[in-house]
Amino acid sequence: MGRGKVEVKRIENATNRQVTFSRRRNGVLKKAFELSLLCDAEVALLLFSPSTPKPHLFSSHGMDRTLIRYRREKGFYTTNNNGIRTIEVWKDEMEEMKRMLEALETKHKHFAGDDLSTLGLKDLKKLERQLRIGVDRRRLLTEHISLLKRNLKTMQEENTLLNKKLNELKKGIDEDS
Amino acid sequence: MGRGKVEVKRIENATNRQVTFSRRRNGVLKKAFELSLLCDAEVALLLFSPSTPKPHLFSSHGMDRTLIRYRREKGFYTTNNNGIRTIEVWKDEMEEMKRMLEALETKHKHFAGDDLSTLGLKDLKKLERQLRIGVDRRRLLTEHISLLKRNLKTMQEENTLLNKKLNELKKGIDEDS
DNA sequence: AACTATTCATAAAT
DNA sequence: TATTTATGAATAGTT
Repeated sequence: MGRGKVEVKRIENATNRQVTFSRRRNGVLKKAFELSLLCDAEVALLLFSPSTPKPHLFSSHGMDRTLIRYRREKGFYTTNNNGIRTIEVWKDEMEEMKRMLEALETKHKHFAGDDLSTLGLKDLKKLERQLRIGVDRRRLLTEHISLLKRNLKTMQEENTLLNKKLNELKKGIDEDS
Repeated sequence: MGRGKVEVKRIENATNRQVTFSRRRNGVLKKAFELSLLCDAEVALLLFSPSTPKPHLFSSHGMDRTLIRYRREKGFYTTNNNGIRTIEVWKDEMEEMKRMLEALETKHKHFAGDDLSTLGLKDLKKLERQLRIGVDRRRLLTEHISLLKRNLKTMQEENTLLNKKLNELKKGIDEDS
């Protein structure tokens, strides 16, 4: 749309970025509204510009109502009783990834012009190496997160305990007076 | 867009409505994604089809994070009567993190189990894609770690505050007796 | 699920 | 910032 095809990546020029945000924001809000009306769907859309704190919103059935519904439904679809994600959630996530990939792939094609079938053994080995590095880095990050998670959990427990004590003490004081 | 102008009102035919929902849903999700990427915006989109309870979602910075930001901006800062964030909000954030972790762990397992030498071209293409996803994931994880660190700091401060209050109250009680 | 005629959204120009 | 216009995108109806 517009003069020439547009590459889907961050617009570096701040002015253009702001202008595009303003235009596309209206576009997405309109699309969200039309979808809700045409298809009788419950829709909530929240947009935060990077430059202003105030969000631009659309909601077909009331923002709070829809967010509450999300919270409620989420529990049923994200995890089963073992705390494991269901395929459905994966599918959604893959959809999102796919959109991201499409942007990446377009960029890649434009940039390199080659595809995997033209790659030789050397390239494949390089790819394999990158792959292993990727896996390795992820493992490190995962471990880091686990550590942080444990810390948070401990602190949460402590916090809960402190809150409890606080409330008991307050109660005691109220009863005294 | 399409054959003839379309009136923006509820589609009465249930089949058409479903088809249109499916098509436009993808359209809006894509637009939301592009806006977030092009303009560096924080975007959350929730779509409930009238026929299924499961929402279709897009979020650029994590759904819960954005919803929490929305609540904060809106002034419904989730606090208890001491002006301190409640455990509930923390739990939400933990939930999201947990899900991310599970995703990573599952993916990691898949990677580890595969043997590169037995893979064909298609598999390699798939791997290349996953590699790219991995790169993106790492960025998200890094951001998450920053968030977690901030969370930890906040919680430490809360803890200090709670301890202080607790001590003051205790002191008061001791002086009474 | 694919195709195609149209309308729509919008990037660049003004 | 608003308007115009050329062009790519989205999609309604069709197969």
